[in-house]
Amino acid sequence: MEGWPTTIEELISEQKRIAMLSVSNWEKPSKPFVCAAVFICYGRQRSGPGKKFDQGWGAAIALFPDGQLKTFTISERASFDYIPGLLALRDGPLLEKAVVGLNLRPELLFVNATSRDHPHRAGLALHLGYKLDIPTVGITRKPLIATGVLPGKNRGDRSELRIGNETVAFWLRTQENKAPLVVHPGYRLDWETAIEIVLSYTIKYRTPEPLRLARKAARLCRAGLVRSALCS
DNA sequence: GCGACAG
DNA sequence: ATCTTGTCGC
Repeated sequence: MEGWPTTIEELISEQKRIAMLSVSNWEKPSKPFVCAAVFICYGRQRSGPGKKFDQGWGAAIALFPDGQLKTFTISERASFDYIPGLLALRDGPLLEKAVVGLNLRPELLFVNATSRDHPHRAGLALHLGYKLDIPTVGITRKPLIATGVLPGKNRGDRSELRIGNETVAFWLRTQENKAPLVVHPGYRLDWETAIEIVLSYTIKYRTPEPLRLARKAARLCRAGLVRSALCS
């Protein structure tokens, strides 16, 4: 997509700018709304950190209130190595293309990345939300640089993740007896809303339903069971 | 200096 | 992100 930084210096400069923006908080609609998620996966043969030119498969899915789904998938080679803190260089363009490919504007978007838990307080979940002008919630398996104690064992138990004195994300137990995940309030999201939303989409599984489905679609695309780019 | 480091 | 191996629970 257009407008993504292509050098480390450009990205860091953009991250610092985005981190300082002040925007209004998103208000969760009282009625059911269209929620989306986007996910990217890479080839299965190589181990170690991702490298430039790795083939990537992305999927965006929209979940409608009536349960209907819309999916868009796309495949492309990575234009950058994976470097912690600079994930946007590697995944940003493809993720944006996948969401744009849906050809609709979801109320909310789940992204597999951090937000304020970032060296410049602007991880990819925040960055992508800003670029698309869609409220985002970031979900990761572990924090990037923030630290905090683990939450209790019951569904809904949470604990703060901080960088210094600043709370930037939360551990959240979405399912009893399963590992907690990290909830990152993203673009226009306050922390109460982010946690409420995540709990509402994790009734059955640990991972929020839209993100689960996007991950499944991306892997199906990789397996060649779906042609790219394709909308269904 | 050394290890850690979203995906 | 992906890999490996083993273990636990439905």
